[in-house]
Amino acid sequence: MDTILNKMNDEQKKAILATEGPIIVLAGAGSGKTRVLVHKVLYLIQEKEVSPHNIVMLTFTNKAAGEMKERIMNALGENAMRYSPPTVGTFHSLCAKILRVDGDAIGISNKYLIYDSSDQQQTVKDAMNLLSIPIKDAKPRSILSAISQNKNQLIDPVSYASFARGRFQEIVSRVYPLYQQLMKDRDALDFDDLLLETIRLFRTHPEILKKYQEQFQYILIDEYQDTNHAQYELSRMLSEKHKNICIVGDFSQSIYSFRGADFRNLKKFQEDFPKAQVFPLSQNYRSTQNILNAAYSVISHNTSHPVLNLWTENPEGEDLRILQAENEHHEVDQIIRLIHEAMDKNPDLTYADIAILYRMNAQSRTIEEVLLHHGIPYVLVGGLRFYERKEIKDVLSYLSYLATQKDSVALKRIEKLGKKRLSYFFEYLTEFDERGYYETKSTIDILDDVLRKTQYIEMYDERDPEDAPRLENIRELRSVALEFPNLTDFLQNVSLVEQEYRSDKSMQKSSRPNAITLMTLHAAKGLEFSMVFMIGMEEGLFPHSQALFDTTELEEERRLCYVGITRAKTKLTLTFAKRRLFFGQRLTPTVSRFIMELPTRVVEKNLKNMPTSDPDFF
DNA sequence: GGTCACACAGTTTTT
DNA sequence: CTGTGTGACC
Repeated sequence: MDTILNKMNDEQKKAILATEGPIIVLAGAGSGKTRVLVHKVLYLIQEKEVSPHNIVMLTFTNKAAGEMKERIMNALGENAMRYSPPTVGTFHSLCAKILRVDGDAIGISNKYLIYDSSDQQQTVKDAMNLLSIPIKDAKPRSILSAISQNKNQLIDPVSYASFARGRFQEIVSRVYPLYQQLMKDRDALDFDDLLLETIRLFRTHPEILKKYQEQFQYILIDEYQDTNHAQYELSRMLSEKHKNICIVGDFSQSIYSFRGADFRNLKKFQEDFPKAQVFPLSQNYRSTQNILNAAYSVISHNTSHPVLNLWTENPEGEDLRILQAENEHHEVDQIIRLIHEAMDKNPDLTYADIAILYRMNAQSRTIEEVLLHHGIPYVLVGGLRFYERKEIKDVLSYLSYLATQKDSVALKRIEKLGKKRLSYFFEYLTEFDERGYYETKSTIDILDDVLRKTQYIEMYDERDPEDAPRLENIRELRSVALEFPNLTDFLQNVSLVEQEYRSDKSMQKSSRPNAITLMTLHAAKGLEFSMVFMIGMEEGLFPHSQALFDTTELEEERRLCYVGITRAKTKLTLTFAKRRLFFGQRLTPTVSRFIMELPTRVVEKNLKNMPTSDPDFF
């Protein structure tokens, strides 16, 4: 342990050695946050002799959880066998497990299904139908997002109705209770419910809360700035007894408020625990000083939250580059030119060291076109997720309906797959019930039965280039099914941990293919690349048009910009176009304010090189 | 029950 | 420009 601690800087050591009571770690970008968290757990286990059973670490994504767990187990090395692993997961996965075990106390069947957003939307539509509210009066998506916001704020349908004002809110107040009723009828919980129902369970059954409080003597929470109110409440409840709670976060990297995250939870924590110890991690190991200066210069324009001033022992590095393009194609052309220039100068630089970041997925199309045209390899991160694919949803619908026979969203889907298939499916359903397959057959056998009986596979042709990947996905689903012999186990896990299957696979293969990474700024959080391009730095695109007149949203965009800048290790280029095709329209945007917020020297130096044909541009 | 044409809207996204 | 969703028609 000593040797591990020796590799840490003073800030990190202090943060690791403090184990008792409430602790706040303000971890700047690239400050070794994951290392600190991992070693804190190791320190608790090895030095403080805390049983891993009594430790819980909560992360923002399953991917992060998997990474943490792996690093902890690896570090324990041969001793790992002596310990049962600590609980590491997301708030949602922890709550899902708690409800599976103890949910029946508040009337939640232990076979409950987890609805994803398309299932949720269908349920909202069903509710609107039953209430005879036409879809043109209110978009189901908007209603769903209002419901979700309420749930995040722990506002139930009854209290919402008491203050709902105006046409839209009035509609929501009618749909919300029915939506909840339909969910209950269908034995389904949405992602928000997982948190909400756990809170309800804890509030109504103190003895169950006590059980978990006693188990989780040490609580560590990552990405605290991205917690919503329900998660804040859960962490408060769980830590109430032992008060050994360590939260890690960075105000400047809060970029998920649009789905309920509230960085003020970080402040609230300080108010709840005025005696909390605070450990800032301000030494950065990733970027050049120039990049950090740029990041600081931009984020300093935010006034609603504190900002860490990062420093590094890394060299000052080269200046940032700002590139003006004629249009969106020219933008990518110039990027390619810069990439090849840099690669000529530095033979060690490969495509895998390079990322192109953008604000919206719609922007990826042009980049792909140009890269394809030049024959440059790339990987696109994001897009349709495994679980959202048609063939996967179809097959899972069959299984969901078999499991509870209450999932009418699934049934609707099954009906759409054809009458013949439907009757074959019902034949199997009868057999399934009569012979008690739920108890006797494993997931994979049931899955194969269904595929065979319904002739689902016959919908696709292996030789058709569009169908082949679908068949491949179904095979992939089969391999997941092998891991979870219990059907309910499988269904609950497949929706919760789906992310891991995709990204792990694509990331593991050769740890990273020799290709440029294309992704949104959001998706880039937590990653790093030697050479980073932030494209489309234009008012209305980034910051996004909907954020231009709202200070709160503008500050969030600025944090997103901060996240983007701090992904770069040595080379950072920001680009914008004078003209851009946007939803079929030619726009003449103005340069993003974030460019103007870079250090004066960077702006002046770059602007000097710009053509002056267009003096009004800035 | 399936296909085609037209209207329409259009961030970010994990759980 | 594109993907989605609806309504008409076979």
